[in-house]
Amino acid sequence: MLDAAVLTFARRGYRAASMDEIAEVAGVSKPLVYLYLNSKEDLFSAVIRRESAALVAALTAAVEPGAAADRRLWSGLKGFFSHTAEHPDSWAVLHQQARTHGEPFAREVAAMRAEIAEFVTDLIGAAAKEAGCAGELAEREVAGVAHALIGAAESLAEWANARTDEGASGEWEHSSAKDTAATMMNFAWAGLGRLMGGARWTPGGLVDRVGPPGAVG
Amino acid sequence: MLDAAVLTFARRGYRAASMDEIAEVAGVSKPLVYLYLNSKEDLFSAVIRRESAALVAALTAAVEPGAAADRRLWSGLKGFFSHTAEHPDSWAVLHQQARTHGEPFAREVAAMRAEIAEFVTDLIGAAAKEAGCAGELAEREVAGVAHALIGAAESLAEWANARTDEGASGEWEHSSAKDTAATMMNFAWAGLGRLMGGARWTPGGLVDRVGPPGAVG
Amino acid sequence: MLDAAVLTFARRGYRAASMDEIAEVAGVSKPLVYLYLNSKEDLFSAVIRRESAALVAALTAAVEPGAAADRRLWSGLKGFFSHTAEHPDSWAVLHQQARTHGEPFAREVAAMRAEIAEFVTDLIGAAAKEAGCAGELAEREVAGVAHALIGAAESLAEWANARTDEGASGEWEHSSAKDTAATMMNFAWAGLGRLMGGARWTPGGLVDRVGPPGAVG
Amino acid sequence: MLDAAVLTFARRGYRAASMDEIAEVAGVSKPLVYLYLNSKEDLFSAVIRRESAALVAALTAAVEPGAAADRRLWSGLKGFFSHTAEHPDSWAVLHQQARTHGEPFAREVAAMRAEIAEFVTDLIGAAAKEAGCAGELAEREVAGVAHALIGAAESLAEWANARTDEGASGEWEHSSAKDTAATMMNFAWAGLGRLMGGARWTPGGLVDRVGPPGAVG
DNA sequence: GATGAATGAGATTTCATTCAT
DNA sequence: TATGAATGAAATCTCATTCAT
Repeated sequence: MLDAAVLTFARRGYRAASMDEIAEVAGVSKPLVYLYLNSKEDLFSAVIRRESAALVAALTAAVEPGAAADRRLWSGLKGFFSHTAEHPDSWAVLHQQARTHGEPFAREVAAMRAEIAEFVTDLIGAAAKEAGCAGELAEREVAGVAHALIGAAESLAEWANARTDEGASGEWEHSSAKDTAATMMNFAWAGLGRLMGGARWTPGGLVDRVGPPGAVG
Repeated sequence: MLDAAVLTFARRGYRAASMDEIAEVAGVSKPLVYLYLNSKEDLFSAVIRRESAALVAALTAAVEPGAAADRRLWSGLKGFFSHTAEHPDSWAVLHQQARTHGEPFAREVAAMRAEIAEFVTDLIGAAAKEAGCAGELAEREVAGVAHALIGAAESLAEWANARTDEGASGEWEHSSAKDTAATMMNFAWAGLGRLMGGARWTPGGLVDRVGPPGAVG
Repeated sequence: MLDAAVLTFARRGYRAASMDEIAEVAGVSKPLVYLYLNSKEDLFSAVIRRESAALVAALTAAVEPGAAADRRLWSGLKGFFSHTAEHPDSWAVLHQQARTHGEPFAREVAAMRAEIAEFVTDLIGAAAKEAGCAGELAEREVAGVAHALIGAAESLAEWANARTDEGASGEWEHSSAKDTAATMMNFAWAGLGRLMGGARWTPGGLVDRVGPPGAVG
Repeated sequence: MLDAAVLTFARRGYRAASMDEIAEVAGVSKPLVYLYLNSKEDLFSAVIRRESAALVAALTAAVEPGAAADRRLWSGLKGFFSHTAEHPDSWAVLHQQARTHGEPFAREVAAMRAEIAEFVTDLIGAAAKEAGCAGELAEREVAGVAHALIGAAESLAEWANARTDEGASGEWEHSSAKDTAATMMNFAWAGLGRLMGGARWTPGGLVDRVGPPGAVG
């Protein structure tokens, strides 16, 4: 029943998806939907919660627990892109619908994002420690970078899905998730490394405010 | 009148925003809205086009023409974050509403995004030349990176706006735009430099001059 | 200005014809229409009155004053069919629109019909006298026959116009009006003659209740 | 529910009849009307079809199958006038509204009219054979006469209804239908007889066996 | 437990009509 | 005189939601 809701919300959007259609897609009668899930809002919330949890679970399950920070990020990204590629409707609901139809729903997605942000933040902290991190990273700066990273990943996920829609599906998806994750790593890891090394970009060029010398000009 | 529409669409969402409310906010009668803008769809399109153009104009105006690539990106980002911070409703409409309510609207935003993507792509090309770019960047890789960068910026803009809503406004905004742009530079510039230098991340660590791009194990 | 109204009412119908369109067709501004004719209802009334008068005038002008009754009917019918063929929009307004959009308008057409009915009634009276009419024709019977005759003519006019729309126009119209009038005469005149002769149809066959013998079996 | 629609369409006209009023008259809520009949157009179509069928059925049922042509016409007319007198709203919808509000509806009435016209045409053919018909009736002439006859009957039906509205109702209606049918027979039958006998009216008077029909001077 | 049948509230859109100039 | 600009009122249609069974 929630599956039907995910599908319909993704295809039609929150407002345009009618309870009639959801019930029909689910193969049950409308009053039954109201019996189990009290209202359209509740139904949408339930959908968001379930899909959020599934995405977070996929991400969490994908990371290799004891590995180095870069490998943990790499495997997490692979998990994320695989999941969004394999469940495009779910991703569409979370990424597009849930954030555009009122505060209550947006908050639920924000919570999911916060969870992922925490995962990324921890990762950065671990990486800093591994790197014998010289510079102390301001909490606000780390949060900003985490959000940037997440946003980049989301954007890439959407872009990859759009490309997949046009082309074939199936086996390709898997390799696509890997490629996308690689692009993310190439884009993000060097910047993270620099940051942890204490280097900062300024209008005058990259400078090393703290830590061992050796900054790139 | 378009201002009222921007405000209402941002606060309520496309579907939930009623023409009644828009007219009321605009301080005119509903038939007048229909006289000038033929339908709700047309009104939304007009809003999207105006706000898109404004955002692109702000970005374009902000970038320093003859400067080095990093400064160009830096100034462009400042322009972008300033505009999104000063016009949060406009940004909400473009980023959240316009992309989730039907192909026609999504296409208009996609066009704007493509324009920005081209700006970023050009920038990457220029930076590569400046850096005496060793590696040849595959077109698809550049496109991916551009999308990642844009997504990161969008995400940061949203994040910054959300923080601003809670805190004070005014002067802080300006510095906030600068801070956000700095975060973006720190996050993105080093990664771009690496990439242009031909370095690639692989599961085994960073390597220089690996084979054809996209062939990660 | 009334011409524009006739055209628009005929093409669109009373309700679907908007004052905007009428004003545009007339080549004047809407307030001007309201200045001369106070409201849509008044405008429609004015149209009906003018077209009614024109039709009655055409009919009246067509009859040969001193001729025998059958020639008077014949010439009147020719006038009627010519007018309706030459002014199809006018006829459409009178025959179709005016009778279907509320009592007030229907009354105006009823008045025109009454005028024509009187013309026919007089004619029947004259014919009766000419024929040395034996039977006294009940007033109600004459009225009924007059309405039947008018209805038949109206139906033929519509039918003829519909055929003309499909085929060519111009010269043909005139001969068509003659043909149609001839059909009417062939259909109606014999019946009228019988009636005036006092013959009546009964379930048992035609009987001569009054007057000279010689009824057709 | 269709009854309510018939009543309202007849009283107000197609455009002026609001779905609100129809629902109220039917004693149900508006959405229910839309549930059973999808739109105002569909509702009107359904009404036209039902009332058309009822009228044709009444006419068909009334005619005595094996009787002579004049009796068949007589009984058919009685059936027609009885039905229109007993269901004045139905008749108003068919005769006035359905023909003036757009092609789709007009076509449905035209189909009904065609059915009746065929009945009349057959009748004329039968009468011609019975009368040992001398003259060959041109197809176009027969069609014209059939339309004239139908128009006369329609006009009489309307006239009779208008008179009934003013006067009393009940028993009188029945005798009225008979009277009206008698008027029609008196008006039409003699003319038909003449026509079948080959007689034609010309501006010079009635002549027998003139040349090809339609060639009046 | 499950549903067919029904509705209140509200959406977009149109149009006859009027001022201020 | 003539009109550009504006609106009150009402139309069709949709949908989340609920009883009676």
